[in-house]
Amino acid sequence: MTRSPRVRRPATLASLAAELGVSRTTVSNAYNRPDQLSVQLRTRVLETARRMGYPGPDPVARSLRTRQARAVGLLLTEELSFAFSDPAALGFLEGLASACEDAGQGLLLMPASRRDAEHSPVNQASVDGFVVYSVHERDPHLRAVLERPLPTVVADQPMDLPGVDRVGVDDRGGMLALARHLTGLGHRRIGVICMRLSDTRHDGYVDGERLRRTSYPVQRARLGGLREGLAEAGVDWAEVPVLERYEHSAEAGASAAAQLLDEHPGLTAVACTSDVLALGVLRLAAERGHPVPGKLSVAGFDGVPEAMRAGLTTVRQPVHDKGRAAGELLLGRGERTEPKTVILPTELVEGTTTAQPATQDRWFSGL
Amino acid sequence: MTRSPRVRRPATLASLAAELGVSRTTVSNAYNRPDQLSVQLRTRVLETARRMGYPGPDPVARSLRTRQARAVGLLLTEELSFAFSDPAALGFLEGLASACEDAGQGLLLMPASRRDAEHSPVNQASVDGFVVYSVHERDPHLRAVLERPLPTVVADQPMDLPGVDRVGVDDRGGMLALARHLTGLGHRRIGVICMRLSDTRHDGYVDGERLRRTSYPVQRARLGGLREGLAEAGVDWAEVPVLERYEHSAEAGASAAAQLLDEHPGLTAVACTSDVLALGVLRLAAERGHPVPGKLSVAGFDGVPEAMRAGLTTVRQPVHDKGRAAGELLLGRGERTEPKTVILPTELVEGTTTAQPATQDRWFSGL
DNA sequence: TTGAAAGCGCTAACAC
DNA sequence: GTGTTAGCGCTTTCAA
Repeated sequence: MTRSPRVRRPATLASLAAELGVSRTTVSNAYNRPDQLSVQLRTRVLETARRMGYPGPDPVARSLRTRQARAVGLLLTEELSFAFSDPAALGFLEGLASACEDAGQGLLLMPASRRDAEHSPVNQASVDGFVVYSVHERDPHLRAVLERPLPTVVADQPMDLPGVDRVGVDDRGGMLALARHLTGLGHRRIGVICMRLSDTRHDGYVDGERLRRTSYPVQRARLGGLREGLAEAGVDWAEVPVLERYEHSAEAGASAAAQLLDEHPGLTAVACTSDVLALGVLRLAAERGHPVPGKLSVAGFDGVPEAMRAGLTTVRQPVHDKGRAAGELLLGRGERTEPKTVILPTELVEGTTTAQPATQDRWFSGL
Repeated sequence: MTRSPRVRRPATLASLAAELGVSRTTVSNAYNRPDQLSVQLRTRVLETARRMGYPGPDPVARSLRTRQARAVGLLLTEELSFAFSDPAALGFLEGLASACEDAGQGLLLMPASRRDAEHSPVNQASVDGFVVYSVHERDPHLRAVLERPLPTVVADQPMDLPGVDRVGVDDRGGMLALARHLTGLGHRRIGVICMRLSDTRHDGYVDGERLRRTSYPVQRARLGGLREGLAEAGVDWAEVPVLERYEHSAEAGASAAAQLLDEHPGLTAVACTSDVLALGVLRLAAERGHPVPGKLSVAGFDGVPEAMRAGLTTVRQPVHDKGRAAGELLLGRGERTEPKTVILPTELVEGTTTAQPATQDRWFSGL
């Protein structure tokens, strides 16, 4: 396998045309409209191209002319590495990638660092549209996306962006089902661990005000569903400790669980707004020799592979389909002008980490 | 948050300049060289831009002019979804993404479907360089990459591409250490499961000829290391059953293990050229009630998270660093003209899945 | 079937 | 500190 040295673009369409003694149109047609020339002329063009080391029309120049980049830009929260460490984000990415693949489009991962939002990479991205995955509503890169005159699809959040398509899941309904599951088992003293509610760090309890004001509506929806389900069983939300963690990791979940159990020793169940957090709770319970579900029931949200393997009771959301739907929404949007919203269903998965509370607790709560 | 309707590019740098009564250069400078204008003029430009809905210089046009796309193209084997199901590929991707992020470059995932290699997406990609991750040496998309006059870094394979940088790991050394570990424990009857050795499906035993001819040199290196280590202990490679699987999955590993154990009941250990395959072996052993490592020792290669969690004895390769190195090699290559090769070390990790063979076997092998 | 002309939107020299 | 000139490499009418 031989190759030319790495010099700057050795030949252009124009130089090829000159060499061949034909017009640039003809060379262009040889690549883009084979039916517009005789077979033999086309062959001659292509062969000369090979001989001169002409790699075909320059994609950037073509994009400028055709106004198509054949790629989709993806904006993710914070560090790119986040996408690869969060299994739910990963599932989304995989689904989106497969939709792009089917449409012959590339997928451009944009570096959305926190600093330097002034020249956002969004403004450098040669793409035909954007997918925005679950960012803060005031994210500066989101701003930049919305200012570019390109179609955009938001996954999860923010919600209610005027004129923008969105794909999400039934967060509220899923958590409602989970709440009913827990109260149905007899739990009344339930602790909650949730993900960040603001883009500034806050690791601590959440009051009604903070929940109302959060700029992460997915968390609000999940907690809202929980609240509604608990209320149905007569559990007063004001009595439910809700602990927030800024970091989204099993470690954060474990630390929150430690705090929750120390400060509320009577809890019989802990519900988390993500599986990653719930896995941390399981880990802490194991460390403390706290039997699950014997002494403590634990539940999560997402249905990520590791949680399923661990038998976690959780609310499964179709992350892969969500990614596909985002891609299809973006790429399949004929001349549609109305924004579209797609909400995918969620499903309660009863695992082995929830059960009736220990007897004394059930007595205590009046069963 | 208001936004303009999704019409085609409403304003251009030229129209803005006309509106302002200044030259295009001035507007361009307002964005790219703030120090070249007075603060007040710049402010006026930017404000007018906002008013007219001008989103800043078009990235494609800028790329054409500056000859920079600020993005790196990534070519992966087959379906994109492969990258997301293979944990080693995922680790690589994460490392590469972080290197791109640090350099302010986007990462373009290219859809490398098998069909339609004629108009490879590689020819449509607006990028400054390519990273090629572990593909077949005759991959048509690789061909297309090499024809474009852009810097390229290959990860793992193919090896020996003239003029192309490469980053890899010490595959041979890692497997050599693993072989010594196994023979040191007393194993003499060892079965091997490896990944595909050709791009056409072959699920079956591997003879010397097939191994020599493989177009996947990473597999050759790993198996070569194994062979060398076994030879040191007097184990004749011709007596070692090597079973190949086309698919790379735990299921494939399990099916290979079943075949191996059925057809070679005397085996005391199975070494795999990847952790994913080895995890399948563990699963099969569990299904059959075959104690590991009591009755069968199992080892892998890669050191992926799930394998580490399972306590698998394996050869850890620094996948994340490999990805970072690929990115840095591509992005940090000043005026370098000599191709560079980076080989990262591997490390034997003794887990809980290897031990001395059962007594009778040790007697048998002469210890 | 082929060619001439026009421009996609921008930036880099260089002059003023 | 600002403007003029000259393309970057390509595709696309439209006419021959």
